Amino acid sequence: MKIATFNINGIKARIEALPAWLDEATPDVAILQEIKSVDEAFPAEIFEERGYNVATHGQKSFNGVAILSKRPLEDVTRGLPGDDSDEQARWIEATVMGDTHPLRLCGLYLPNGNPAPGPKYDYKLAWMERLLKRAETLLAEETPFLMAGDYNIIPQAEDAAKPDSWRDDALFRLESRTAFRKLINLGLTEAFRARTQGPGHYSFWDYQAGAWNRNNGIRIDHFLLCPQVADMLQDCQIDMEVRGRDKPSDHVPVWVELAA
DNA sequence: ATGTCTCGGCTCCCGAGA
Repeated sequence: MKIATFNINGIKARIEALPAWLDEATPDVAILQEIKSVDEAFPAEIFEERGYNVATHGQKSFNGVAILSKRPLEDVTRGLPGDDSDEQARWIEATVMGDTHPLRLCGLYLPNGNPAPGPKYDYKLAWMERLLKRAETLLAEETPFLMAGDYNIIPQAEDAAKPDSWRDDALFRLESRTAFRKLINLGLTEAFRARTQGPGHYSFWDYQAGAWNRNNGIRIDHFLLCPQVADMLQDCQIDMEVRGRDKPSDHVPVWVELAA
């Protein structure tokens, strides 16, 4: 089963580029972030006619996550547990049947957190605490799961072309990386780094300052796999060439191939 | 390089967020 994550930066703006990539990459599941659309306005038909089931959790203007799946989506839940007052649409879960086991899919758009320090950064760290608790719960339930999306975290210096310029940024400051490391230390596997070592692998290039042409990128879109799913990992790749196409998102798709 | 893109208000530009 091929599962991709892709921050599309607006479904309306990506109404041609997203289907084009789906037709070519043919993932079984696409976990999307920043749909920037309310659920009623999401153009589900475009994906349904390609054989995808569609589950969205959107809001007006900002954020918003979705799951497209060729296998039926069951037990869809929306919103990250732990704060009923949180109105930002950043989390969606659904179950798909693998060849042998059910697989719980978690799609996330982790808060950016800038400027740091400040209230937006406090919200990011609090959100990551809730994410840690959700991962602990899923591990305790022993249901195979993965968590995929835009983590807005640069895990290590090698994941940025210019790490020094990110030193005090919410995506890279020590507290952010420590919170991400806590997740890993629960026993989760970061899929890309389980397969590929070394610098120069990025999933985001800013629209500004010719970042793409200078390859001034960062790697912030990740898959975290529970132990059972880590055992099924066959491949993990970044479709970086997508960034060079017409009307691109500032992120590119990252995908895993699972023996499931 | 002060370098871009997206969304929405109620639009013929601007602020906010990234």
